Amino acid sequence: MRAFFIPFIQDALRSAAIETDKDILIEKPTEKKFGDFSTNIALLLAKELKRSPRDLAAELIGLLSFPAGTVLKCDVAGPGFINFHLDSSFIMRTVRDVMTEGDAFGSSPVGKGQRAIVEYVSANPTGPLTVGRGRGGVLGDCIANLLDTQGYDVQREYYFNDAGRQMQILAESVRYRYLEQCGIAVDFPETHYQGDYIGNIAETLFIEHGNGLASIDNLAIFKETAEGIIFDSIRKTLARLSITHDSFFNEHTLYRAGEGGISPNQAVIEALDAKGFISIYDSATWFLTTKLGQEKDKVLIKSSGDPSYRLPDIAYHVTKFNRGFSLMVNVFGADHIDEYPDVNEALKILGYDTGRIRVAINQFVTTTVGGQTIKMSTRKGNADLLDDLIDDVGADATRLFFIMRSKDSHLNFDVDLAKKQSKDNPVFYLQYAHARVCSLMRMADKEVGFKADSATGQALAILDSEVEIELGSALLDYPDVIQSCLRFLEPQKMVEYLHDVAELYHKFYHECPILKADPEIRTARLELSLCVRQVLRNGFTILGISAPESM
RNA sequence: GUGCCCGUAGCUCAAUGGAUAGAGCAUCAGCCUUCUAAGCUGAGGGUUACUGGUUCGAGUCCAGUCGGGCAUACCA
Repeated sequence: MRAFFIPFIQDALRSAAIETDKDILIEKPTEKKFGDFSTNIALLLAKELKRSPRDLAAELIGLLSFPAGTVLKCDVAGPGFINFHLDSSFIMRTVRDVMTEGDAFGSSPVGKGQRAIVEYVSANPTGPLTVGRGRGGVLGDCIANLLDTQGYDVQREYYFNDAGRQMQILAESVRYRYLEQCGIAVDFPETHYQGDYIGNIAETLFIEHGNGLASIDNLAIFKETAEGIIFDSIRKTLARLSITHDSFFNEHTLYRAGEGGISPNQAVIEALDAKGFISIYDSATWFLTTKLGQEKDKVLIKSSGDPSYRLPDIAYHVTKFNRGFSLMVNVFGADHIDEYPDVNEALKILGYDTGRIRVAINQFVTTTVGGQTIKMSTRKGNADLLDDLIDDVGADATRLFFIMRSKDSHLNFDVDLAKKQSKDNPVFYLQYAHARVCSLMRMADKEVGFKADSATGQALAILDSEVEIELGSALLDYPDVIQSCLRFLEPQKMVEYLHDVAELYHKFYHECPILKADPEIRTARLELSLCVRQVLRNGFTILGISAPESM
């Protein structure tokens, strides 16, 4: 609906011979008396034009010409806002778009023909997924869903490394537990993985091989078995949250020679070297970030000859450019915050357009159980497992809790609260509104023969009560909310919005008789209910939560 | 020490530089012979951590102070 105003305001600005590159901001005023929408454009332009904002607003209003039956009146208010009062039947006529566009309501073709990659989760297969990982997983999945609606060809990718030091430690950990199974006393190092799952993997090996592996020094079978089992568990856990990936990118492929006989890692070194940003000293290969004003250079190849994580990270991003993505979204946790700037600098030096990369960093999750905060560490094995959480509170609540807070805020996941399968759980409030419409439709079919499938939305325009207009207007905000979520990479705004829609629907349901109303009104109210259901469904699809037909 | 995030109602958190800072939970008072009460209506609750600055206007931007989290690896 906001987009409706833009061309008319642009026309008025042209008529007034005003040129500006300022964004025309359309807002919903906080108070009803200020109209349905407002713009602050006169306030923004007043200074550079050296004019009084109120005069400017008045002049623009004089030049605005909206089609008949849309905007009832415009006024100047406060310091120079222009407030628009809409014809309520215009709002309700437009609500019909929800019905005609259906699942596509809120979609736009802006990303058509463009490929986007969203990288998320990207946990190395060293252990089961923790609660903390879940947040980034759900965030990434929602962002990918949002991009889907905008016509992008979206690829969901999981980047992992199964060849690093941590995997070595994992393999050793399994071996120690396996030796214990064989009845051999071992001194299990504190530095190794303590979790129960290690013992379970060892047991699997013991069942299959008996003592047969006890004297093998090669860790390969321990590593491979562990990786297989753990990756399987990670995928299963993600699947429970409806998180799936189109591709799993193994970091190790960047070490292997490709076309031209050199590895992607080596290609990065050579390209940076050609730009004068590589130096070898202290037996290591360094990225000369001090030339960029940083305090220290960064190691790309360790003195052992192995690349540090930075080098493959850079090479990995080069592959994203080479694979033809025009938009790259990286989702990761706050602990990786220092990793991105170096990658970004390297890519810039190599001539890539880093403006195509957007980074969504989510802050940590702390879990409280019984009022006690649990600190997470995969290594110590005391982490909250994502699977356990899903067992406790269900997939829908898990997803919603992860994204109902801004990614920039620390998330305090109160497991006791989320465990309550009661009205305290915010997911129920949203789903209940959906179930309520479904129930109403069943009743409407039975009582008055109303068929949801053949509803046209033509009756909507006769609705004129305050709550109906407010509800209709809220439904029309949905496309704007998607845009807002994408601008900030913040699906949390969708949760808030859907809450508002549900609240208005409950209020409408309470205030307005539907099945008992006169036939014409009844049809209109049923149609409005259908539109509410459609918007809720579309929103739930983005959030990845289910839309129950009854509760 | 330095960089990033945060500090808003009793608690958990919202709020593109806009008009009287909003929700949920908790507390209190109402509403089911009527389409799902997992709902609705109302009340109380605030010096937006603090001090300055920028401007028509600051919770939001800038500087500083205090407090919390995360990073500051030849781990990923």
